[in-house]
Amino acid sequence: MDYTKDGSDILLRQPDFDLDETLDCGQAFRWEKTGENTYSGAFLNRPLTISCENGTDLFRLHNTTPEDMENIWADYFDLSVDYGELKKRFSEDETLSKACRYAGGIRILRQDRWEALSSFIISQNNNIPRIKGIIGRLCENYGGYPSYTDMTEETADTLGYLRSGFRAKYLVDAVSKISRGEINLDGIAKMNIADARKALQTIKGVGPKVAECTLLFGFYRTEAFPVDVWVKRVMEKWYPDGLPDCVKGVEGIAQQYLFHYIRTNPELHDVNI
DNA sequence: TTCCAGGCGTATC
DNA sequence: GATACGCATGGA
Repeated sequence: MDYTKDGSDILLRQPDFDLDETLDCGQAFRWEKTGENTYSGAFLNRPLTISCENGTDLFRLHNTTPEDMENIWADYFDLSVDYGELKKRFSEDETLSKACRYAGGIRILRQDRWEALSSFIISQNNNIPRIKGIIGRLCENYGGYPSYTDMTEETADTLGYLRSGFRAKYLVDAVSKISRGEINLDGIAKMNIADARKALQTIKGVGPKVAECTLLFGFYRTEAFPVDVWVKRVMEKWYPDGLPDCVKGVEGIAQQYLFHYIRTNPELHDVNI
């Protein structure tokens, strides 16, 4: 990791990292673009403003310390993983190769487990701007992203201000199962992927897709492969016989390139051929 | 007005 | 196990 201290900021040199592509690609929902090359957001309740020095691989993490850089942000931004190497691996496959060239600065964010689980419960049959709105209202109400402990008194009625529709009762069930110990997030972290999937899906409102997103973004299980309406189109269009071998073990990372590629590229919205 | 969105629960076969 | 349908909300 290549960084230096600059006054109260940290300057980070980091290839394969684009703020728009990483922070606004539907994996995390509370990063806000606050300037031309600047985003403000948080991991847990530790806020951060990060900006890119105009199209270079130089990033400024405002008002942070080398300790936080080492202990928090390096992990959150997945800086120990060589995405150049991953993209080289993916370039064996024609479609993935294009997706990586289209948006080569995507990284997987290693998010908080509860935030990922609850965020993706909210995400179901929903669109990204509205998901952000609901999560924004939740965080505004709590002064930061609430833990499940913070939410133990909530009911579908008290969550009405979120305007999250039928999803409110699912959040209540998730809070209930976790706070009563029926679901143990630390335990899930240690399970094999099949058991982890099964355990998460005992929560109401958590099916295959939400479980995969929770495992990928909340537990950094890179073999998890979330299939939503967009990735379903990817599979039908380019991978009718399944994923190529070059993604083995990191299916979830490949998924994020493919998801972003098809979702933000209007030319690809024609499903035929 | 109708359709759709990082899906899932339920009923029915 | 597969398939059909309803679901809250809001933007297009």
